[in-house]
Amino acid sequence: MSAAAPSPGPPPTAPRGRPRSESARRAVLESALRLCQQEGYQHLTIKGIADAAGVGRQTVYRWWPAKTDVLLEALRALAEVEEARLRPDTGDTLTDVERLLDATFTLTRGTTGHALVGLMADAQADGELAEKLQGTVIGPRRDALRAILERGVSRGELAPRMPLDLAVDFAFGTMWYRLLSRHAPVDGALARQITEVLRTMLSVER
Amino acid sequence: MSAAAPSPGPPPTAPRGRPRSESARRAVLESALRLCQQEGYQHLTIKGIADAAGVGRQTVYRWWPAKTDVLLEALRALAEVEEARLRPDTGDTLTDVERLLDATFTLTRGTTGHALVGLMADAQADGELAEKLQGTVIGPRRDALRAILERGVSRGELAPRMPLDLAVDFAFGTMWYRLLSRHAPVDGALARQITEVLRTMLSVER
Amino acid sequence: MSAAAPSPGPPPTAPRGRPRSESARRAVLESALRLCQQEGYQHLTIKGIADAAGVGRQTVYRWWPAKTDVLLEALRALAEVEEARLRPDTGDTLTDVERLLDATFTLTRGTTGHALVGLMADAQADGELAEKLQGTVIGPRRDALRAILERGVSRGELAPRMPLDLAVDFAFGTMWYRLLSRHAPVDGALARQITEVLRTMLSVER
Amino acid sequence: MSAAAPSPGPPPTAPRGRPRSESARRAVLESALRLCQQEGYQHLTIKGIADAAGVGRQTVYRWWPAKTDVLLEALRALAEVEEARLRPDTGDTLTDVERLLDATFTLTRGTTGHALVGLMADAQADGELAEKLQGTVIGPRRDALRAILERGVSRGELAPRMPLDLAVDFAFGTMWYRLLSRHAPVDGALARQITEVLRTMLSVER
DNA sequence: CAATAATCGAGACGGTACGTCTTGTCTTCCT
DNA sequence: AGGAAGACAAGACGTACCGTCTCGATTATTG
Repeated sequence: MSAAAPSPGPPPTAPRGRPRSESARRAVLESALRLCQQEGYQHLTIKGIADAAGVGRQTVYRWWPAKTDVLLEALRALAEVEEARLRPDTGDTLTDVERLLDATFTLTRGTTGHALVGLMADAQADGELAEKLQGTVIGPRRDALRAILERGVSRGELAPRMPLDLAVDFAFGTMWYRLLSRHAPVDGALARQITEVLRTMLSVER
Repeated sequence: MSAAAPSPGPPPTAPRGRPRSESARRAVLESALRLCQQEGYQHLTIKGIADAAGVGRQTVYRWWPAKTDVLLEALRALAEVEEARLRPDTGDTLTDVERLLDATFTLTRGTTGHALVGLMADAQADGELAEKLQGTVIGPRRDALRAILERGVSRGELAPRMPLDLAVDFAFGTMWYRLLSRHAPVDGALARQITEVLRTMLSVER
Repeated sequence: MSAAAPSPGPPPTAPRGRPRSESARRAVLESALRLCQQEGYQHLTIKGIADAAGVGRQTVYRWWPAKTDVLLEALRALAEVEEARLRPDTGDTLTDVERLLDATFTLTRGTTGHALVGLMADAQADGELAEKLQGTVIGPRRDALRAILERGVSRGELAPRMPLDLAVDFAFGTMWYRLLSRHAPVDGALARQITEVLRTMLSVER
Repeated sequence: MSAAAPSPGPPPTAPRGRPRSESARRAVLESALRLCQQEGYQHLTIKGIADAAGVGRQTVYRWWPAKTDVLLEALRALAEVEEARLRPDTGDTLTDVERLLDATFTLTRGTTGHALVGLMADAQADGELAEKLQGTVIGPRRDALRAILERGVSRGELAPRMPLDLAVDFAFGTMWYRLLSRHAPVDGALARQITEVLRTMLSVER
């Protein structure tokens, strides 16, 4: 590449008028996530978000079509921070697996649990939302785990003695099942246990 | 007194007033489940249920405190019908496992998918609802699968080479994950695949 | 008259089944009047009457088409008691006038004020009710006062120096105006004052 | 600063947010009065008013606590228009009386009859409403008539041969009585008749 | 430095579901 | 057959939130 890309796409179109308030944007995202975790997804309300953020209601509607989009952006912002953890590579495949699971579990235990579950529920009857969720939150993590396992197989560390897709389903499925049903915690111990079972199932020695 | 029925159970407490309309009850339950599956849990409305059932709104409120209770009773009613399938006993443990999973998967594919997911989402911020869900829909199936596996162990058909609870989590977790994310179907093939993996994991021969 | 009239009209048609409960009837009428005066006509409710009377709601509907009819019958029952006072004849016309007014004022001050006003208000948009009210409560008193005045004229005690109808309107109009507006009491003093003015207006000497 | 308006009255308190819709306000008041006269006070409903005015139900509740307040404001608005007629001064006292009565009678014959009667009935069991009615609709007219009569006395045109309060009661009482009972019209003829009687009663010559 | 223009907080707008209440009818058992 | 109880369909109540709109005030760029 020779020099600073000649700016492909439309000319910058100098923005006129008052610029968007970054502080309002942040306040909305934070209030949304906090209220969702505190009061529950069902009781999350645009009015509530706006009031908690000290922002006019129209300011929310101006930038996000619906409350689902507010939450999605909030989740995406959180996920960006840990983009790195999505692609661990310690050299040992199963250690990578455990790291990914542990990072994911930690996130859902924290500020995003109710939001994730609520969004998933809404997505049942809203294909567009379903796609957005897959594209930003669910799919990437699923792909990341699958990639780690495939790399393990290609490295000869793992033997594909069961469909890798099913192995991924087992791992994240257990997480979701426990998130929903809460019959057992979603913590580091679970990450270790799942990793152990995968070691047994997929070990090359027999 | 010679005969005069020894009156087992509670005193008859003669019911006064017009008896509850069984047809209204059924119409409400059926309309609720149907609307939930058609329009989505979020768009399910007491007014909508009542109108669809050709019933006054008060008749719904008289018998169910909230729309969650309507759905719960509808699910319970469906589940009762298949009570038998919860306790399969073909002699072969893994066949029993597959049967239970298949029956469960069929139910969720049909009329109960959206309802289950929506209820689960609401239960995140409603402990009482969470308990009811566990007691009537989630818990019993979980216990049933665990009981089958334990029986297999005690019969010597299975070796507990992994925590049985985790095996149960794998099976139902995968179901929930796919119900939510819909990256793959929840069908008989899945039941077979899961059973196969469990056979490998828990087989006595090594 | 020879003997007991041979009973013209339909044969007595021996009433079959349980006879109407007189106690229930009385309880309904009394509760209606009491509740109306206590809580106000607007808050009077069929359910409230039935509950206060310890009576089923249907028992009210069986015998009275609407709450207005309950009140009308209650008023009629009260009025019957003082039927006599409607036709005073002391020999002195203006004394008769004062007696009639005083008796009427006493009644409205007591248990019937709210009921009368409420019924009148309802009758504005209900011609049938208006007729019933005229026939049973309003009209007879109006006619009675007019008859007394006419008798006074025919006896030569009064000179019809103003339309007698207007004199009647003055007397009862003042009562209604004060009942509604309550800017002054509707009592014996008022009866006396009105009578005095009529004496001045209609006296024969000049 | 030389002038800078000494800011009389309260500080301007800059109104924030979208200003109240004057057209909605008018539509509500007009619909309320029209429906009340058409369907009757008892059948007047907030929902009905809102629908007829093409207005959201909340818009009614936002500005008026109850349907009585809607009607009161409607009556006040009508009365304001004829504020002038409350204080006629033709030089001849009894002409003034007739003018005031005629103006008042005309108003009640038109759009306000049912509303006035219904409000009066409700006011029987609602002291607050009673005060409002007195303050805005009933009292001022009463005071106006009394003032005219007193002026006549002080001018020597009338002799107070009966309590002036009672004269006022006769005039407006007759109006109310006929409004309620409808045994005779409330029209210009009545105004004339009443004025004639007052002339006889209160004339200075004897 | 004024004009232009988009955003901001605020809050009213027409709608609609909420959960409660009363209406008038009905359906049961009991007297 | 009447009465007490109470469920039924209907529909108004007053509240909350929806998504849209219209204010005055603020904060940028542009001429």
